Amino acid sequence: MKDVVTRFAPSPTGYIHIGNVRSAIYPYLLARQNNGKFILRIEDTDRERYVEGATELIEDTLKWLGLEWDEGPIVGGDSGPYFQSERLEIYHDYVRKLIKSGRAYADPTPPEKIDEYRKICNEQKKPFLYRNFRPEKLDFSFKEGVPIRFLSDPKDRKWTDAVMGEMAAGPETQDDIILIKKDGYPTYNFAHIVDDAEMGVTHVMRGVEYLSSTPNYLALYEALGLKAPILVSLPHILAPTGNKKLGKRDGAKSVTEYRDDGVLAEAMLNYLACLGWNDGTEQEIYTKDELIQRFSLDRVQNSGARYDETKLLWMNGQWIRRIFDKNGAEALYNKTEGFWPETAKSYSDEYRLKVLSIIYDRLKTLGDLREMTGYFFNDPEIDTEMLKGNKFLKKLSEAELEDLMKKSIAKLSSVQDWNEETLQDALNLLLEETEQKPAVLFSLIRIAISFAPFSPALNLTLNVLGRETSLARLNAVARSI
RNA sequence: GGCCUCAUAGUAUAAUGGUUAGUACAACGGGUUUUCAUCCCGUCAAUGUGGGUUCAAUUCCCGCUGAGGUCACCA
Repeated sequence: MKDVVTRFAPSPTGYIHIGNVRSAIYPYLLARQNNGKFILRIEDTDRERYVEGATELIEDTLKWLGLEWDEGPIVGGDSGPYFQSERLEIYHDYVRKLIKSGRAYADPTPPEKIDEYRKICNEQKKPFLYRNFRPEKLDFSFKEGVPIRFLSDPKDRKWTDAVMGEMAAGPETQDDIILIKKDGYPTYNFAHIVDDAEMGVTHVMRGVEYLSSTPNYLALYEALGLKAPILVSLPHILAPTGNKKLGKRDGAKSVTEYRDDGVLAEAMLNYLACLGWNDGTEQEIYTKDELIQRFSLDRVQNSGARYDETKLLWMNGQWIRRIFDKNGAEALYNKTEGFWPETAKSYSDEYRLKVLSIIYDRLKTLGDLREMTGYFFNDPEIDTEMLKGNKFLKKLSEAELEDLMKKSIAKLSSVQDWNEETLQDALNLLLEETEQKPAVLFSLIRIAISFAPFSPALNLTLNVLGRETSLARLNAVARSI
């Protein structure tokens, strides 16, 4: 495919959440796959819903996911401006053309009157079409303060949707929609058509909710003498419960909130891209480059897909391990800043890297570091209940417990060259000498040095903690039981 | 209410006329010298419903049911 131009065109009314970020991902993938252009356009024509700072939030989200845009805010481009509020002249020019050709008219009918018409139709259980109520004498002029309506040309329309397939709609689906609002700003219905044409957009991807308005858009393209772009309807992402699309009202978290919780951009992109799309193979983990290579519109699912955070978290764990194993411990470590417990601050990068290296395969998110690594950075509070109540240790008498502690301390103290192997050897020897089961002996030492519900393999934990700290903790515990 | 869309296990999906309906997440069970995880093995689990077409239907057609969307001077 040549000269693919796609766009993501959000309105700055808040953050980007899981439910709507896919309409940025797919256009991005398609553009990259075809060496095309990906445009970011801000649709800020509703001045009442405008939220300060929302544009930055959107940019932030896109950057984090690695969806760099070729034209748009910050980077600029040849077909700017990229804020609709700065393109008013363009819309007015287009609407003047329509007025000139008798396809748009100024409509002074007050909203209250329109509501009345609508009410009548509703009572008669008939669909409301404004064109059945439009003024007898049409005013073909462009004035400030008066909404401009499209003079519709209702008829049977057919089109192809790249995801939904062959579509058809009758005249009842088309109406005299508002093009320019009273305040001089265009409606979405009009503005996006003008902009997509002006910016050379070849694929318009958006949620399925726009499917019903497509006949109106087709009529507009026709009246404007424009060739309609390829239309792509993206099915909704459903909330975890119920059957509604995922939205902020369902508590849909912002994409960046996941970043702050320690979800990797790689995992987020991977999960979202594969929610409602697959390449027909059984592959689950895709890099961004693989997604760019494999993505295809005809394999986008045409029914809604439920958002499943559990699977996202699973995928994040996969990515954490993949980055560590393939790119190295440092590659993963570089992503962990800000996720360590407060107490980790005074420790060196080397030490934290060692901790990460033995605990990374237990992480679902980087945020887990905070909960899971505390005992590496400061001495845990001694909790004799936890020790004595342990399911393996509660069978032992106090005397046996004390004896085991003593022997453990003695054995570990005798380790000359403190490392993973020597520690494992010592532990194995201790096992033989005490004739204890690993479940008992290891639980004792493990709990005594960590007082945590779980920790990495014992020899690894002891090794990272170091000789001094390990023995000090064991001695402290021995004294208090 | 009109119009439109959708329908495979709990979830995400594979299989577009012929398979014991595959895979992954979840759940459950087991294994890897403690724990929690990783990893490995296994178990459970699906074509909404009724008609057609066909030798054969998850797949094609129609009805039904269910779910969703839309009918704004919001996008």
